[in-house]
Amino acid sequence: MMINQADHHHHQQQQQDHHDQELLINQLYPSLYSHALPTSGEMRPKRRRRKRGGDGAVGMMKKRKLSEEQVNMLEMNFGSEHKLESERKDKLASELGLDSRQVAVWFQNRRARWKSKKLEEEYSKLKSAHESVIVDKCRLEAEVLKLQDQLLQAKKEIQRITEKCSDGGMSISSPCSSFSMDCGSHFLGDIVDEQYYDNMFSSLRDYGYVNGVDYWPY
Amino acid sequence: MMINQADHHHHQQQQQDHHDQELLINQLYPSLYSHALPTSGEMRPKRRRRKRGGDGAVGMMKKRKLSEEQVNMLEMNFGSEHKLESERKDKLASELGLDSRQVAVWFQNRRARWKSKKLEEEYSKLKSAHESVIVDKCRLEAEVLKLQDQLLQAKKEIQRITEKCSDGGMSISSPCSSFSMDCGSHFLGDIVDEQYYDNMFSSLRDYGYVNGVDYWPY
DNA sequence: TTATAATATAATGTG
DNA sequence: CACATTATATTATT
Repeated sequence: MMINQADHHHHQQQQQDHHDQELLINQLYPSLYSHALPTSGEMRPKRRRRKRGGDGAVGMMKKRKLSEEQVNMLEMNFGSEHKLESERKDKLASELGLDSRQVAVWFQNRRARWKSKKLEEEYSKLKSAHESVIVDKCRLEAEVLKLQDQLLQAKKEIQRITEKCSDGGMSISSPCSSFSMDCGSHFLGDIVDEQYYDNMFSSLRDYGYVNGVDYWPY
Repeated sequence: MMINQADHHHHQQQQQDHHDQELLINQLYPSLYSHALPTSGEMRPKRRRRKRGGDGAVGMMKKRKLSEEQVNMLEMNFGSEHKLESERKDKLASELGLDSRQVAVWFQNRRARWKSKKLEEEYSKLKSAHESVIVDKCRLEAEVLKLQDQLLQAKKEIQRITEKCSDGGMSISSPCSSFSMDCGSHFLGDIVDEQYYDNMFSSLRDYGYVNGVDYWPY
């Protein structure tokens, strides 16, 4: 039964061994994992697996697990407040028949769990948002290209018309004051700078952005 | 020492009680948390409280923590392969003086840790990518507005010029075939559909996208 | 010094 | 084994 480092010849039995250890410990220190099942939900009709020996024989399974009612109560309290003032802690502990240390630990673990669950949620939200924005970006890029082309055509048109009716009356009236006539280079000189222009059409890059390095986050 | 539901009068001592329990358990099952402290870092100079009994007396520190060397070895193995074939497991266990179950458990926990660490990393990558794309989107929206305005001005210009030199020569040559003259409504009819046009300028919405619900992920 | 929040990690339990 | 849960230990904070 001893699990020593010289003693590795029982791989199929290790779980068993631990179970036995626990049973023994519980016999010697029956209050170690007390819980005492004050509530009803313990003698479940749904008998959990009783891999041999079972609960009745040695007396008292270890009961690491909290009862459903205990958990419900804890969840209620966690729902209303994630922090646990020691007053509330003691109250809960005696109501549930738990060690107040267990209550504290439960809350600590619950906060940790909450944090990682939240992270997962945020991740999937963010992912949807990201994908959606990427779609928008692609559309906008297409839109920009299209508008640029239309503008180019318009300018050519203007040039053509202007040349065609080449009278001296090139006097353009007021609303066109800020309209530039250089069709060749960037039309977007005033809002957009050079560097931006280089990076603007890059949606395709972003698609594989998250699938980069990983595999050994150490 | 009894921690029962009838017994809540020792909140200040519970930690101590647990400590004692561990010491006793180690006496009874000295190999349970063996480890044999092969490395240096175990005898912390910072002795924790030893209100009686203390650690030295019984022999064997409680220390269920794995030694640094054991962890290093495990990490090495984890690095080369996250899964653990039982052959490797046994080999590792005997090399490290650990129960082979402990090795298995370590790998299971390590995989879980790895998974959540990876999630965190992916999240922050995705977040940066998202923010960056949002910036792009804003720029593109501005760009689209600007181009639309320029195009509008160009069309007005064309109209003006056309009216000004109102000869019969409205013959527009080839390159302008697809150029539509309707300045009022959407310029973007062919690539973009109505619904898209409604949703296109929505960058500001996306900023608060991830900070929505949370607070009770139940 | 004490208590506790946050975190890491070990161990257990279940499917 | 994955995954969730319970527990222990350490560190930082107050």
